[in-house]
Order: sequence, then C-alpha cells, then structure tokens
Amino acid sequence: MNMSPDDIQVEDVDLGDLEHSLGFLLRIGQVQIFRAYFRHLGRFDLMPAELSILWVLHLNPDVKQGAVAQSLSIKAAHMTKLIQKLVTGGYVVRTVPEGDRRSVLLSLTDAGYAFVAENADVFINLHKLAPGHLDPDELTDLSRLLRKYIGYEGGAT
Amino acid sequence: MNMSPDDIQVEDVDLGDLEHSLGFLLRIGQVQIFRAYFRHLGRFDLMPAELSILWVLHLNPDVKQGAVAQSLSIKAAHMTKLIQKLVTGGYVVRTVPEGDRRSVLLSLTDAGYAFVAENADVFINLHKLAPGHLDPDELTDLSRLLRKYIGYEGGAT
DNA sequence: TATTGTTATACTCTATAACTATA
DNA sequence: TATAGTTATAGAGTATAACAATA
Repeated sequence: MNMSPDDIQVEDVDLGDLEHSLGFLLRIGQVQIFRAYFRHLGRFDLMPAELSILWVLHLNPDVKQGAVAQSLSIKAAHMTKLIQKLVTGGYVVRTVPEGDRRSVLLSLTDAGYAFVAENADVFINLHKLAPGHLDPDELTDLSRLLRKYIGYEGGAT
Repeated sequence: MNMSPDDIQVEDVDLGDLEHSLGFLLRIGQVQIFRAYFRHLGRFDLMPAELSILWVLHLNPDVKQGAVAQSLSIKAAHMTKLIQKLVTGGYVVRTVPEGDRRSVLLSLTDAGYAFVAENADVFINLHKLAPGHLDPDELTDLSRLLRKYIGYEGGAT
C-alpha cells in the first residue's frame, strides 16, 4: 500500500465547525508560516520574534526596550532574554539615556543593519514564499481583514 | 498625566510593513483569541488544545489517538500527555481495540459529552465574542481566506 | 510611591530520540 | 522491519511575582 506517513487516515477525522473557528485556523496558519520561516531563514540562529525585533530597530533607532516589547506583544521578562541574545550575537547595542536612567534604548550595530538589509524582505514577505494557495489579491484581502480584526485600523492596503 | 500602562508610547513605534506581514498578524490574532478564551472558558482547567480534542472526540467516537493528533497538528509525544490529563480529569476513556493492539481508541465519558454540550458553542465561536472589529460577513470572508490559505479547500462557507 | 528593566520560577507547546509492544 | 504509542529531555514562549535602580 505504501501510504506516506502524512495521510494515514486523517480524512476519517471530522473536525466539524472547528474548521471554521478562527482560533484553530490562526493556529494552523502559524504552524505553516513557521515552517516557511525555518525553510528560508532557519540557517541563522534567530527565531521569528528576534528577527521582528531587528526589523523594528532598523525602523526606530534608539527606541525604548519596553516600547518595542509592547508593540510586538512580547512580555518584558522575555524581552530581556531576547535582547541579551541579540547583544551577544552582535546585532544590537543597549544605551542608558541621560534623561531617564531606568530605561534602556536599543539600536542596531552595523552587523545588525547589514543582516536586516539582506534578509528583511524574505522575512516580511514569507507568506508569498509559503505554499499558500492564495493569489495576490486574496493575500491583500486576508491581510486587511486580519488587521481590522485585531484592531489595527491603520490604512487601506 | 495618568497614562494607563497600556499606551505608554506605543504609537511612537513604527512597525512598517511588519504590520502587513501574515506571520505577525496571525500571531497577534492568536494572542487576542487566547485572551478571549481565558476570559470565557478560563475557569475550567483546560487549555484550548485540550478542548479541541474533546470537540473532535464528540464528533468521532472511538477514533485512533494518532489520527486525532494529526488532524489537530499535535505532536504524538505531546498528545500522550494531553490524553493522560483528560483521562485523569474524567473526560476521556482509552480503549485498546482487538484488531490492532498497538493502537488506542479514544472516546468521551458522559462527563466529557456533557462538558462539550455545554461549552462547545462558546469555544467554536470565540471569535464572535472577542473584541473583534469585523461584521459577520467579514468574519466569514476571513475564515474562508484562512482556510484556503492553509489548504483546507473544503467548502464555500 | 511608581516605573523600567531584571531575575527566577512554572507551565504550555514543540522537537527529537530512544524505548515498548505489537504487527 | 515497520507502526502506535510512551518516556525523557531540551528549547521556545508565556505568565507571574519579587527585586534593584531610578524617578
């Protein structure tokens, strides 16, 4: 018979309305995007969250650590560990500003900027490389609906 | 001044095209759905993954453990722990079938069925209770696009 | 007193490999 | 030999609280 290990008897399992449940669909979508991430950017020792921090720093030099954490929905305690890794890796530098010596400002090293310049486009547009089954217009719609759903009423496109 | 701890200086952080990146939007969407889950169903000691297993079992009595795991993208090793917890909690029973004594069939106890009957609707339709900013038609579109994106070409609605 | 970031702990989920018992 | 499930371990992510330094 020689069935591939991927189609054992899955069709036998009825998911019912779970298949229409946003929570479930978001999770499966994320699993697939993660696979695409590791296929295209897995050779670096950086997780998606870390790459998104580098991206934000390249757009916002000398931004407060807490502001980055909050804008990316990363908890403060976790952020500390991520930044330590990025500093150790030579991508990020920390500065304590004169104005408020409790806080920490983050910015990219030259290596950090070079890394972003080289890999940001693949990272930001992973969904176009993923095995997605949507045409460009549908991708735009999906992105817009998701933005609206989560309350990023930002713009049109 | 009295700023709430939630709007520190977030508007100062420019996310650029990350805001249009599907990976990022899926993650933020999941964070929000999780919050809705714990608001509405957090009083039970069950995680979303566990509730989705109960849901699948109520639709597929005596289904193989591995088939459930695969249909929900749960790894086998993790599935073992989840099922142990659900058995301990009195929601699920395991049966070793005569035909293939390596495998395990899962089904719900009466308490499991009662739990699903009472809470499944809230679980499956969490996105309607979440602070979502979409009207019903947009929610349907979003669900359809996500299903198509992940390759669940199933049906129209 | 309140805020920024750090440390420490615990739990969920994922990934992997080694193991058992069956087939 | 291959398959179904288990056990064990490690890493990533999240949640929480206690803490130090600063405001």
